[in-house]
Amino acid sequence: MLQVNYIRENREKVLERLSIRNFKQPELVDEIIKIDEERRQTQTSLDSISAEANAAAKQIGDLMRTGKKEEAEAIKAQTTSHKENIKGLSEKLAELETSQFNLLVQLPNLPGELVKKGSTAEENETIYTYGEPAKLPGKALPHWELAAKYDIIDFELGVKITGAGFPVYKGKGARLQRALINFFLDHAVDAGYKEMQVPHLVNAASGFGTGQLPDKEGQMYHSTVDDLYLIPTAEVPVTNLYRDVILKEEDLPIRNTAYTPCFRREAGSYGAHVRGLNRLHQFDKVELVQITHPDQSYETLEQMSEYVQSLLKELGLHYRVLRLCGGDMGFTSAMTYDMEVWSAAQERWLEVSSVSNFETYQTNRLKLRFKGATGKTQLAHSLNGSALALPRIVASILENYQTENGIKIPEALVKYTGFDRID
RNA sequence: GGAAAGCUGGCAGAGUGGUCGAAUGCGGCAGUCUUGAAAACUGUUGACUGUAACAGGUCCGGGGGUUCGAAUCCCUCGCUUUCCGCCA
Repeated sequence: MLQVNYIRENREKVLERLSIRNFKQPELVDEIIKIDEERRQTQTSLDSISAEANAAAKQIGDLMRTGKKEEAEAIKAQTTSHKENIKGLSEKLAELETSQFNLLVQLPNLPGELVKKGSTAEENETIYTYGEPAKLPGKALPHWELAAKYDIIDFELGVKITGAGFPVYKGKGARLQRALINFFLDHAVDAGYKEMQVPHLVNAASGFGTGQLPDKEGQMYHSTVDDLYLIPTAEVPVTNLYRDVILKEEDLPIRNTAYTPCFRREAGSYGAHVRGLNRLHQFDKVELVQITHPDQSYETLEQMSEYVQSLLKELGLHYRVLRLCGGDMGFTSAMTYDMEVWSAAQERWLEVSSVSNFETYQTNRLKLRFKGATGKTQLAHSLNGSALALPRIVASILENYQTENGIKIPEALVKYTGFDRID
């Protein structure tokens, strides 16, 4: 959520930045400023009447204590109008605050300086490409056929016990999952992240803190009996660890990592691009979350991007890095890098990681602040990235490492899987 | 699932209608002392809003009510803890 004061004092800049995203409702900005004007006037009136009422109440108290009952009663008679005024103004203020809030949550984050204007994925900038497409045998298979051939991932069985998008991993397939999780966690810890294990269900306040609520309510599974949401990513619980927290400046940066399953309803998805492991309702992911000083966040974003790339290199995958254009970025992000791995068998790029700087968009909602040397509290910056999401990495490994006689396991993974070939 | 107690500042904890944004202790910060540290002592130390700066306003789990006045009384919701039951 953007800060009202910032919007009020930087109207032109806000509009200019929103246009980078091709944001469709720039008029919201002026509506917010207008309501804010009225809100502040109402607040001022309410404050001064409250001050009068407080003074009168105090006076009555003093008079009562000194036994001057008649005088107290006289003042009491005069103060009845305060009550109504205060009630009226409070209600008006509450209404204004609600409407302002409802408008504010509709504004996405402002893109950072490096972000290019654009509206679709085609306008993303490819800023780096690594490796070469894998050379595959003549009849290369997509991963869903490989999964069936070697009986390592069973989509039908998942349909039987739950539904589409909930695969069952079997034998070496299951072992590969576990190996990847350990591989990713070990590397994250080696890179200085602290491993956390967090709840997989969160309350509404947490959903709001990281921006899933109210915008993406329909994307989360919701246990209505208990009013808890299944996490769509570890970002939600891990970032919310710091909700309503004022850190010390020397505590920054905070670098956490967590493995969790992720649950996404993916309402409205369909077609060839969601086949097999490409899009699931439940999948595993190791996530990185950092809380940094505002001066450090873009440098940190680069470091996180480098780190994710180091994993892909170690797995020997041909990938590219995109800097998303304004229109393709997530609602809450100020700048995002996507890492995509080339799938030779599907002949398309698969997004395997997304690393974003949210600047103060999340921390403003979370009230995640730090106290600097000056003693002044200010909002920290939050960042996160997948390192990595399993399904498409599994798909990439299966497809790009397939041979005539089985699937080769990337060298770096063998000590985790305990086998070097799936056949 | 049943019963009870509780929710106050970074933490512990006092406070049952006005002098309470809130005692006291711990912690934090600054200083005195010390070669340095510890101890001791002194001072200081909540957040939000607002102002050029003062002032002012709001916040004692959330919401509502009673009252001139609510941390304190009433209603309601939420949460936590303890005991019993069940159970990995």
